[in-house]
Amino acid sequence: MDLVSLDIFRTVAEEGSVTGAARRLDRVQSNVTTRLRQLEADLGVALFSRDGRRMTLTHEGRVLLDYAHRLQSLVAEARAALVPGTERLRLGTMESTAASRLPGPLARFRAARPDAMIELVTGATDALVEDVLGHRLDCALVARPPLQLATDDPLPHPELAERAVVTEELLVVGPGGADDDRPPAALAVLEPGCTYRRIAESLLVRPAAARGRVVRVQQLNSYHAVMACVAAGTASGVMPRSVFDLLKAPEGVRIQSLGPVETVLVARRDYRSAGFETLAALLAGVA
Amino acid sequence: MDLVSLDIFRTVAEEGSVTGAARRLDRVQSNVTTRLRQLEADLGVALFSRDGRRMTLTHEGRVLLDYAHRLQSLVAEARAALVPGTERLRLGTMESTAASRLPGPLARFRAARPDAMIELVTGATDALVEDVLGHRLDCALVARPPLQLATDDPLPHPELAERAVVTEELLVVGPGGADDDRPPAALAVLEPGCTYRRIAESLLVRPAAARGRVVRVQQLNSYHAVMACVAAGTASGVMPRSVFDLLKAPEGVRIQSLGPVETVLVARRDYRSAGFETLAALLAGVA
DNA sequence: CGGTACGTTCTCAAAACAAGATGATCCCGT
DNA sequence: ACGGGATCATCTTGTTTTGAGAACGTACCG
Repeated sequence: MDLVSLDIFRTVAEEGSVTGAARRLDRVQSNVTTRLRQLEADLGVALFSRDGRRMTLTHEGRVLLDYAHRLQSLVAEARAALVPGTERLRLGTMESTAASRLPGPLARFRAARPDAMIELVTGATDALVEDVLGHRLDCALVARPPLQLATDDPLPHPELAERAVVTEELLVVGPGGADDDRPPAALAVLEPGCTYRRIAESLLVRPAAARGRVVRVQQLNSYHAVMACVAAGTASGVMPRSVFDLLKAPEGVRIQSLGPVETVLVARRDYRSAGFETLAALLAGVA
Repeated sequence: MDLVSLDIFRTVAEEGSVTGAARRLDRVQSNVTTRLRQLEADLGVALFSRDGRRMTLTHEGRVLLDYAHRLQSLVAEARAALVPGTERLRLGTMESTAASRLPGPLARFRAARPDAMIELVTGATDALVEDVLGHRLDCALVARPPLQLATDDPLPHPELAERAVVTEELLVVGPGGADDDRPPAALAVLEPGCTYRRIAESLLVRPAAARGRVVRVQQLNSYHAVMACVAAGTASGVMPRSVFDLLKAPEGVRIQSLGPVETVLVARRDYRSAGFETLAALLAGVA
């Protein structure tokens, strides 16, 4: 059982395919097959069940996969402890947090740990949580809806640990002009899987639909685009106040609060690293 | 950084010598040297400082040594989780505990975990603690003297976790006949490093010496031999009551209590394993 | 029923590795 | 001061391990 074999095994498990793993590993496919079989022979255990052409993990395979991840991260930690500049922290974040809250702490992190590399990825809550669970991210800043709002959110999750970072106030930003209190005719939001979008849909779109009124949902790629829509009067936008404060809002927009939404830093329960602790400490200090 | 290299590194670190490590690993010396240099080149860090012929760990070496141990035990844990019969628990114990308290729990352990192998080693407290710290034992049952007795005991130790198992009453067993209360003329004890011996010396020998009276200390190899000495009237023996109850004491011996001594199960703080938890639970149930 | 995608097996060349021989250095006792 | 003994580093050589490539078998799909 060497570390290379475990890495190959891990990749096959994630890809669910020898061929796919070979592509990702830049190895020839026959090699991946062989190393896998060697590993199984060494352990005396079948790691995959080959039903037809599908490769699915056996129970033992799932057990080993967990250890493979733990071993790999322990190796990475050892390297990081010995060789400065080796440490990297894969941080996922929502678009909104990246824009409003993150620049300060990131700059302070860079000052505190110039040797550690942060790899930043933005995405929706769902995708980020998925990536953390799949070991593709070390941690992520995501929104956690208020508990009483029973959405189908990925949080809390038994494998993840959460640390509160900041509480955002979620806003609906409506075009100026007609100042009624009725729900907007259209809602400009980001991608699906975004917690803010889910909250807005649950609080505005679904109740309206229940009363027979359809609220159109328009999907955009950035908060700038959302705000542009608002300016154009096309739709109301959904965003936290911290982002709203950042953008040049057109004259006379009306804002309505959807209540507080907590932003939390999530990571796998067993994940530890010096960089992560540093970042967590810096983020805890965000007002 | 592969696991084999780490094992070689670990052995060199423990032996303090490439040649010694080569002997222990059944490899030629040149091979050990080469793998070590490769590892250093791979990490870009000197792991040993070669002053003359002595190999001493650098700071980085000490850091890596810690990770090497953790990686190795994680690998062992993975193997144990996958292949039944792979798990082994290296347990050290004092002679006295092995005789009186251990047989029951060991039998129950064997019933609960027939696949796990316990490797039993007996020795004095000092040696056992040393072995646990040096990763040569996973855990050990040792005596922990009462706190107010400021002996130079190895416990408590910052790197070790302790779990209370049972409290023994330490006895001085004197030959029958002359029934005075004076300290005995000679004391039959086990090897140095034995906590019981240290306590007896601190409570009996040193105070007597302070009053100008010499108590001879005779070292023996087993409690049977100690009891034989007592029977012969040569010396008083030191042993916990549980051992005394086990041995056929000659008629008319006088016993005197030296007070309670706790027996604790010690292991390195970071040590975890299924077998260890099982054993610890079984030992906690010892009356 | 043939095409396609996939995993396995085999062969061969290249890379990694262990062993042995040799050399350099240091320590120690004479 | 000098030589023996022990140590670690380096070099060379034979062996083992590994990875690429091609052939083969097999399930799935239209």
